[in-house]
Amino acid sequence: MNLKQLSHMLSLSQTTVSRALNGYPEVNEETRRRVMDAAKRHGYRPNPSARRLATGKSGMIGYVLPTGNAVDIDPHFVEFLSGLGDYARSHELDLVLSPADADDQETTYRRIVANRQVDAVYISSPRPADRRLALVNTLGIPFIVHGRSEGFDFDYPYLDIDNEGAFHEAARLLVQLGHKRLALINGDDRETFAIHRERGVRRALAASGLALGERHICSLTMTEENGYRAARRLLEQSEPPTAIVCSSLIMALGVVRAVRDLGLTIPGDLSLVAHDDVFPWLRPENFPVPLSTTRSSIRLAGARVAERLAARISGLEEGARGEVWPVDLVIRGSVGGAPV
Amino acid sequence: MNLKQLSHMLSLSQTTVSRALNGYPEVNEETRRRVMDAAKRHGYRPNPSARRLATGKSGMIGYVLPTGNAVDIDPHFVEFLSGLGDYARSHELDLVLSPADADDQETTYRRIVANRQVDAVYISSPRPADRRLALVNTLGIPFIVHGRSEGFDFDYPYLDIDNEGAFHEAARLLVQLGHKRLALINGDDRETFAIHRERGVRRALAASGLALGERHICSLTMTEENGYRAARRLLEQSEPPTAIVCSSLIMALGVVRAVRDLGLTIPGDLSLVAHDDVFPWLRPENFPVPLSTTRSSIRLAGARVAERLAARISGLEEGARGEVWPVDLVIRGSVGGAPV
DNA sequence: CGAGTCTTCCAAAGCGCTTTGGCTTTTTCG
DNA sequence: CGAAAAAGCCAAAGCGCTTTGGAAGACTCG
Repeated sequence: MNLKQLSHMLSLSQTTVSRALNGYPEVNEETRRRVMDAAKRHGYRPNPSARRLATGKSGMIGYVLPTGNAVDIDPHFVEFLSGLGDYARSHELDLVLSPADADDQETTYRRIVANRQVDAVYISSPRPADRRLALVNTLGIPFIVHGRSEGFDFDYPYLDIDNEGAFHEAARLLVQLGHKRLALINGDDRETFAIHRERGVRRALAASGLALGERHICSLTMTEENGYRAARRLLEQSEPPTAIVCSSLIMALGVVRAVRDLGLTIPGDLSLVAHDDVFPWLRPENFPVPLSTTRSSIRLAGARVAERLAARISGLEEGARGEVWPVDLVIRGSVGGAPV
Repeated sequence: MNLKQLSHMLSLSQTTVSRALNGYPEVNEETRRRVMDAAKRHGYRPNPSARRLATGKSGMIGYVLPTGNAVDIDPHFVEFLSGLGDYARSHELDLVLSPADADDQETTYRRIVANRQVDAVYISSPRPADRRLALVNTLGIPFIVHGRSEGFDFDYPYLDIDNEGAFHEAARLLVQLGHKRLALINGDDRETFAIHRERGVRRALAASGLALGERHICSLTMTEENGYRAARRLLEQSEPPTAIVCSSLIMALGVVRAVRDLGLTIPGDLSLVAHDDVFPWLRPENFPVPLSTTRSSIRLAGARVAERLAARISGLEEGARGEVWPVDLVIRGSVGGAPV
């Protein structure tokens, strides 16, 4: 059933039927109803390929997926996707993942924009002065950044959580509990979120005249193994930290293992706070000692990004509005006073 | 730069240029070279929307993503995606994720097929007599199942690992080590993989005159928490198992925690084997006691599925060939003789 | 050498939608 | 009441590609 047939059986022109269906004003309400009715009754659905060719709109949002042999997709991606999908579903938006060589994403961005494959894109895990931002900004496709970049002379729309604030709060709590030697096990510090987190910790320490020593900061991709290694390195120093702030629950698993291996206890010898993106399959309250966390649902972020993307596509949202979500600090058993 | 312009500057018809570019035989090699050259020089790329409207081919593969408030996307998905993307990238294939109400995926399948949005789809986590299979089979779109279903009177193309064989081997090993009371912590037993795994364990036990008691089998979604709960339930019985085979590394985390909480040791009191899909961020050799596993890279499976999907699209692969990958049994410290 | 066969190319007809420009009718209002 | 404005509809021109049905010219071969 295509437009031609439908308009034929209604004895109307394709123009009118098309307009009726798409809510244009220059059609009699009575007629519109008739059209709508017939369309529904016959299960007419406009062919997206045709519509797309005619309008240039695809009804899809895009994501350039960095791939490569040594490239791992962040496990957070799944949760973000859950949220995104949740919203997208209710709006019949599809998501196009365009795999790209991690070292040359530009080609892919250019391709999907030139081909008008998607109406908007989102960018995740941005770095300072991230080239992808500059690129999509000049390419002129609607986009939203999940996270933030830095060092641009233009504004851009983003959704981020208050990483600095969260880690500031976490560190401040620990300082208040008497900890003098704090350490930070961070994610890849080429990414902005990690920079912000470090900044938060430093600021909290500075407020009490403390500092984050060079030896008290690690920045690694977020695996259990790296959490373990970092913790070992930190805790086997001559002046080990008495508290650690950690960028991910997965790394925290490794930290806990290291603490055990060294015969230490939490929170007796070490206080631990980690950031929790809220995975359904790994919950901080189920750690051997319930883990204090800075918590922010990455899933909700996904839904919100989808929502804003849709708004930008339809022109409801304009400009470069940045949105920063506060982060909860959830205190559980893994923090305590500094050992004497 | 479109076909019209290109053919104009070459003083050729659109027909000829199109044919030259698409490798049709009825064009002079000399001409073809000229065309190819000009196309490359001017960076001509056929507009996919137009091509799509004309041919009905989209150059994309599809996946219907079950979503919903209470629906979690399997964390394995990311790794599978890595592999899929890896292959897809080198072939300029994009992946379309169509979010669907988890309880009504049929509508979405029908939509993407009717709209010819994708050239092929893959289906994951199939159940016995999975309706999605019957559906795509009748809809006539090329597809591949990652995993297997059961109970159909038609064959279908799939890629699966030898779950039964893997768990058979694991259980057999434990039996050989003298274990009489085995337990299985399985994934959702509505899915075929879980059924196969259970079958494997039962077969190994039966071979030695043993059985898998009703009380020695749990089947739950694969979270750390569920692993913990299952392990507690199993180990606090009057006749607790001396060995556990577990369907996922994430659940195994919970098992290990439960064992600790109960003051037991691995492998002294309990031997443990888990299935490892090979996550970069959680490795069995890094468990407190290195974990024995049945191992199969889900990432490689993703790449292979993409490869076969591409082959089916281009007509290189036909028929309903099933492909079953063997699974490695990797023995590490977490297994030992049965306690006396 | 002329009929038949290849080779090589082309004009034009789709694919199914949106949108422009215009043409009737009807309504409005001084 | 008549001119101007508004409402409602339509034919046809795209969007940019593929593909059908020829046609012209070059080759083959009895």
